[in-house]
Amino acid sequence: MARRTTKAPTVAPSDLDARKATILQAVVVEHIDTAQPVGSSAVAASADLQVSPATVRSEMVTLEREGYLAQPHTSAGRVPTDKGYRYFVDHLKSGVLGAAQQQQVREFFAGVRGEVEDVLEQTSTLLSELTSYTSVVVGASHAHATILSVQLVNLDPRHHLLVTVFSDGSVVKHSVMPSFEANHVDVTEASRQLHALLIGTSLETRVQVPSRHDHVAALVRESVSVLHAEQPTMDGEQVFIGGSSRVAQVFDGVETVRKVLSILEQELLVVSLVQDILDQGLSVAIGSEHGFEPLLACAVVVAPVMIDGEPAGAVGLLGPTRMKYREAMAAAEVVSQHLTRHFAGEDDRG
Amino acid sequence: MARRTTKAPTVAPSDLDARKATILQAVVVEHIDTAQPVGSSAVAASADLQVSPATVRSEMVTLEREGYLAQPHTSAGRVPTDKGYRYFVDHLKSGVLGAAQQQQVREFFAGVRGEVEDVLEQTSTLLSELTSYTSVVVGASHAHATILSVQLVNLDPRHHLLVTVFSDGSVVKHSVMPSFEANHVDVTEASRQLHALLIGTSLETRVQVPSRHDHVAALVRESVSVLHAEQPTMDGEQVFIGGSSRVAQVFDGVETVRKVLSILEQELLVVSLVQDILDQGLSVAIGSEHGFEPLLACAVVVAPVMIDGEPAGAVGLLGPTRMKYREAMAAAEVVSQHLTRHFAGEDDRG
DNA sequence: TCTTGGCACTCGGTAGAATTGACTGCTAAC
DNA sequence: GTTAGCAGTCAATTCTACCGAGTGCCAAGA
Repeated sequence: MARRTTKAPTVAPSDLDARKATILQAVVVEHIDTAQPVGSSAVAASADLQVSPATVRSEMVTLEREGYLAQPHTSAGRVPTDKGYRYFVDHLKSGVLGAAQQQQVREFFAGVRGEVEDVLEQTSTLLSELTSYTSVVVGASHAHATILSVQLVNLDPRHHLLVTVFSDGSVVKHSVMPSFEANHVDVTEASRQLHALLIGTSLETRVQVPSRHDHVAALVRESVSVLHAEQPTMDGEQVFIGGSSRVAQVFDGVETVRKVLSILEQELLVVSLVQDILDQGLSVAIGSEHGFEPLLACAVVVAPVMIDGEPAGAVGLLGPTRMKYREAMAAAEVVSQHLTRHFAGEDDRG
Repeated sequence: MARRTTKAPTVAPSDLDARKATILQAVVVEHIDTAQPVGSSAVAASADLQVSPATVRSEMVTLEREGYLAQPHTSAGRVPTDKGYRYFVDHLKSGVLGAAQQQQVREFFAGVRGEVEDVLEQTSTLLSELTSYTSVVVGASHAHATILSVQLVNLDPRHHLLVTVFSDGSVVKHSVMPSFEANHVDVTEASRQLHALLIGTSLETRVQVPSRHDHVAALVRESVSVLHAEQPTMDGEQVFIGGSSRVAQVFDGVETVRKVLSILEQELLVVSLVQDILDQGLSVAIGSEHGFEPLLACAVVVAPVMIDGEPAGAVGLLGPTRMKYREAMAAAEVVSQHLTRHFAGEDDRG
């Protein structure tokens, strides 16, 4: 089957002949395992190719020239570059999760219940326990969901709460603080009009607001504007980060740890990071690939979560570039599928 | 005024004579500044007491015997113990915030708006920027708040959403998933009954639920039970943690960083930590004082936030035991006052 | 009785030298 | 194209000596 490769004299650009590929793979595997630069003899011993270290060396020179490997210093072994990891990941046959972990995931999803937010939050913990990396779970924005209920509640004469329930089960509140005092009757009437106006629409639908100058109309206008204002900030997204303490174990160098934590604090950044990767159609972004300078030392594994065939969030794992890709990808994959099924099941049955 | 102390031959237990106090203070100040053990000559030079290093040494021996100081090893200087820091903090005249920081706080509270949650979240960021420590902001539970509105929304025949609005402006949702299919009419009627039943009550109020066997009554029962179930888990509390990346700067030792982050991940733990400290009537807990083994290396500064004279949350700062107590306490103090005023203002005026 | 200078001692930290050993690149032979 | 052999490189380790900050103790002085 694979014998073919030896017959092809010229290989496609950015593709390696069988032996180079084997060597590269051996370096990556070894380095992921030991975190040390790996030398020619280690490769010659580990890989099943029957060649001497000297041969491996000369191949490694080529691999280094082509950018797959790098040398920390002259008398050290080789370390994979981002490009090397990329090749490794692209040619990775998808692995499966260990039996114990499979079991853990099954039990989790069998037992989990509660609000969507709680499920997502617990899922992020699960993912990070599964892999010992930091996990990211991004919930869908409700931009497309339709409004099931909207209600204006009087807190005090100048402070009202607009409570909106969406078809995806999310509930959001917005303060409405008009410049005039509104009495109970006005608020109730505004609430009724908002109901008539907004039920069944989504945040993307433009609605016709009353232009009258009375208090009720003003309340309605302000409510609608405050509700629709939310969209551009992408604020509807929810992010849950699990196992951020893993950052301290998995990266070395205080400064790296600080940078990564600092990024994780900015949840909007994390969302856009995950979104970017998905938009590029990738499932892994390594080092420089995601363009976040502070995350140069990181690799990010993502898997989308679907609801009704629509992308509706994602799960991700963040680790060092020398992370255990196969395990991480398998975990993300499995959890995202379970999550997809979980939400599908919740919609279909009771 | 303070001359008195020299006249008292025997001092109260755990109280130090003036010179020992000065020396202890000098050691604490110096060590907070340099992170190094401080020696007798440094103390003799810095403090304004006109004695030789030898005298300081003999005093330090006493201070060590009494547990205020410790020696990392024989030929090193002294380092304050938790007890030493405690004495220092107890005898600290409260400082004031720097002008620039005062200004920053004022500007923040002048400009901040939005939902309570957003304000608290941003406050936690502010606090951590102010001090370069990790901050904790705990929002009040709405256990005492009364219910302003309650509504059951039909998501699908077996899944309904109970949306409750409290007088403190918080909104919570709970899934109600009965074992039978409920039609729209039933849900609407149940919603109406819940409204009649719960408006004006707080979560502490026991209410009389209908015992009939029809769908509506079942919905009402389940809704009430799911709503009241929330209380014991103390789930109403909200925690916002700001600047967790500071942990990596401020502590040394990966393991310490990991432990601290790991605690911060467990938000319930953080709430109870802050609560414990407040309950003890403290504003600072140092090292072993809070009884959280993983936080042995930490000191926590807290300040309560009041609404209507009732404790309604707290702000806190978490740093190393050698943290800058005066600055941290001043920051927590000022921010908690502003926060108190902010919420008072929001309730009183528009 | 308290304070102080003097002194011997301890011990962590540092700087330098020597050594090790894990690599490499090169070359010449197969 | 492959390989053994060999000289060379360089980080990491170990060892040594040493420095110096800091101590405890003591005996003399106020």
